[in-house]
Amino acid sequence: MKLDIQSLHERFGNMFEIELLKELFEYGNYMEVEEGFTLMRPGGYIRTVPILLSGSVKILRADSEGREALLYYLGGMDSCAMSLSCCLDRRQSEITAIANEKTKLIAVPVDKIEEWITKYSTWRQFVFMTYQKRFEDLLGVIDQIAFQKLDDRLLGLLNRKSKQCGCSVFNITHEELGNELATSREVVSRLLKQLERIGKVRLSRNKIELLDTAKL
Amino acid sequence: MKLDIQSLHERFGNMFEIELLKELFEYGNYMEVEEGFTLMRPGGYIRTVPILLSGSVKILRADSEGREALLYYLGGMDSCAMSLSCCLDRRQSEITAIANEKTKLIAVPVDKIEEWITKYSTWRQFVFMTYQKRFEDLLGVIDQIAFQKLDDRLLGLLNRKSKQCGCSVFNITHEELGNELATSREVVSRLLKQLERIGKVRLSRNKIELLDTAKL
DNA sequence: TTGGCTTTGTGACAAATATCACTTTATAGC
DNA sequence: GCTATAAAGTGATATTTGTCACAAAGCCAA
Repeated sequence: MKLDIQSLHERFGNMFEIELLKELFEYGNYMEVEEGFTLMRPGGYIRTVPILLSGSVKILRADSEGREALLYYLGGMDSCAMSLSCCLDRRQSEITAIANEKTKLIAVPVDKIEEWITKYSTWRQFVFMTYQKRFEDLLGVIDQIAFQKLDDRLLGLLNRKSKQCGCSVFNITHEELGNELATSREVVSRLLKQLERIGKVRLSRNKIELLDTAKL
Repeated sequence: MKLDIQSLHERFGNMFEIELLKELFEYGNYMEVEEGFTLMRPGGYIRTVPILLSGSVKILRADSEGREALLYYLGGMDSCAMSLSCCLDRRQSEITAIANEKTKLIAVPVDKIEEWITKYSTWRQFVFMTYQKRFEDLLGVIDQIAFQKLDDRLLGLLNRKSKQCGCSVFNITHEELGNELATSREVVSRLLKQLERIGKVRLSRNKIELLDTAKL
């Protein structure tokens, strides 16, 4: 499948000027990836910055022992400040990026990123906005892990997921949740059971239903 | 005391062009603050972004119950991405900024920040660099609190302080360290005692000496 | 030197989280 | 319907961190 400039225009028309759209179309690399596809691994060099067209991507931080922690989701027309930051510095990736669902995106090469920053004020805006959004996300993560207990963090994560996908039922294992919260599967299982007992979720294999969404 | 453009030039001459320096001089508000001075409180509106000339400032995140966690230090010619972010969005501050020592800085008003971004490419560079630096700092904080245990975090904090001030002796109370690590005074006292027992620090009232600095 | 204040030390617990070693349950594929 | 495998449940126990209550030590100021 190929991208056409018409749909680019529909998506970004009131955000980017037509010249920028043309350049995006010309130099950006259109990709479609399936759920679970790994877009980025720590240590890999980054030469492009992704801009999402549809779907979502989760960005995780990993430590040296293989534990992980969720940083944020990309969705909508988001882009990733980590890649930006790494790109502009020509540094290696320090994060993992995994497609959360079937996702369409444009990969923009580094040199264009920089070129466009001086050339298009709307692009500059976009880059700033990206940094700000991600900055806030990271602050949110810090709030969570510094000040909240695991059960609240777990509930918070489920709520975020719910917002992210617009539904209240997820197909996800306790193992995976454990990863995103940088804890173990058993702990997640136990906490989920607690949450089920007090009526916040309903559990079944590979599936968690978030009740009580009113309290968002 | 007043700032003169000559010293501005000495400090930022190979970073900013002369026109920008003139504007900095004209519109920036020069300040000298003493150790402990609170530059910013959560909830306060931010209309200026600080650029440090000398000294250092620590940036803390606070939760609703008054607990705090250290985010990063500003020093050198640093600026604060939080203020940037808040400023450009006209949002309220979500952090605390406290002078770590006698500190000289220029407070730049919001509208100039934005104006200069389109006007001076060196300023743009500076703003980007600031975002990137702080972004990395936040990632570092996340690594620490997500993956490390308190004793390592404490040691890490002492090491950072050591780098920050260029010396290995600090005048600081356990209480304050507790704040920066978002834990209690007792816990810090105990961990410090442990560290003393294994020869990593030497303790006395209001003072901590970091030994073993070779292992940085 | 004598209080009075701040800082630090510490015992005794409580709570939260991590880890290990299993068992049980669900489900997909034969 | 079986069976292999992934996923989830759970008891026992260890470790880490938090809390409370109070004692001891250092320091300043009258």
